[in-house]
Amino acid sequence: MRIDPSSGVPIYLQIIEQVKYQIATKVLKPHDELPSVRALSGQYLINPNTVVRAYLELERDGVIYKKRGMGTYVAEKEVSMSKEEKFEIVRQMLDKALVQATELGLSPAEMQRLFQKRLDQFGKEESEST
Amino acid sequence: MRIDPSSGVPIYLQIIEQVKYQIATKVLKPHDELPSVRALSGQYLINPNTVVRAYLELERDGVIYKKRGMGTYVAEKEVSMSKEEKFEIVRQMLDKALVQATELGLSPAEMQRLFQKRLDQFGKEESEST
DNA sequence: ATCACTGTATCGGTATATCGATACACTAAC
DNA sequence: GTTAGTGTATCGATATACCGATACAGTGAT
Repeated sequence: MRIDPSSGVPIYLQIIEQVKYQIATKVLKPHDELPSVRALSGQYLINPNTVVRAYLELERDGVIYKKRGMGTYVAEKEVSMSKEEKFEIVRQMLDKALVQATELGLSPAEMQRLFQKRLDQFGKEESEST
Repeated sequence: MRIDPSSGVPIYLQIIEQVKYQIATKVLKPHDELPSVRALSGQYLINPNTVVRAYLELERDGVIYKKRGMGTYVAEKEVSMSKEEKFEIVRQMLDKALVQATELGLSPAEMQRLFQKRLDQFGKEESEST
């Protein structure tokens, strides 16, 4: 995990994004154990509370689950939401990216290529580190 | 323009997004005039300062330009940034959307379709209202 | 019971985000 | 120069975002 307290982005958000990213790219799989609150806070010299906050939000989102005294684990995700609702969420995020891309003067073809490249990264198991 | 002060998202951000979106989708073209500070603040019963703030950020980004006593206009965008830097920005935003989509359990094929649909919207002139 | 590890709860401090009230200054038309 | 429209500047109130110090509580091995 890469956390940079001086990056401007809130630390707890960085943790959340990292975890989500690792799950999405299959680096972390359901029921895998996450670093403990103290382990993370110690490793990056941040406050335990900050880690707690990140884990709390992730739990609220159903991304992870916790067992007191035991540890924190990756959840087996199943979202209770209609397909249409899911689409709407992703649609908005894609739009944001497209607005930005247009603003930067990228051509539709370039956007297309970029998207394709990233999508491929998500499809395959990223076990390049294994 | 659709502004909702009670939506949770900061008003000035909504304004910024709306303007950017309208430019990206060609509803607003370079040198078009934007609503005046008072017009916007009056229409949605928000503080002039809030509009000012939005316009200020848009100007900083080079999206619009202002003439004192005259009005506010859409800029002729040219971004001084390398292709690689531009790609990196968009890449990160696409990744965010893809992480979210994966989290929601969407299949790569679905992501693909969704993206294609949105990209098409940006390509063509959205003069459906004209 | 003790230990060493988990997550939890409560408190507080500081910065900043967000929005508003109000007065100022420029520009063009008359 | 007055008017009616632009954007500008200054000040302040309030909420909350973010992070930290510290003590509490559950779990399993010894």
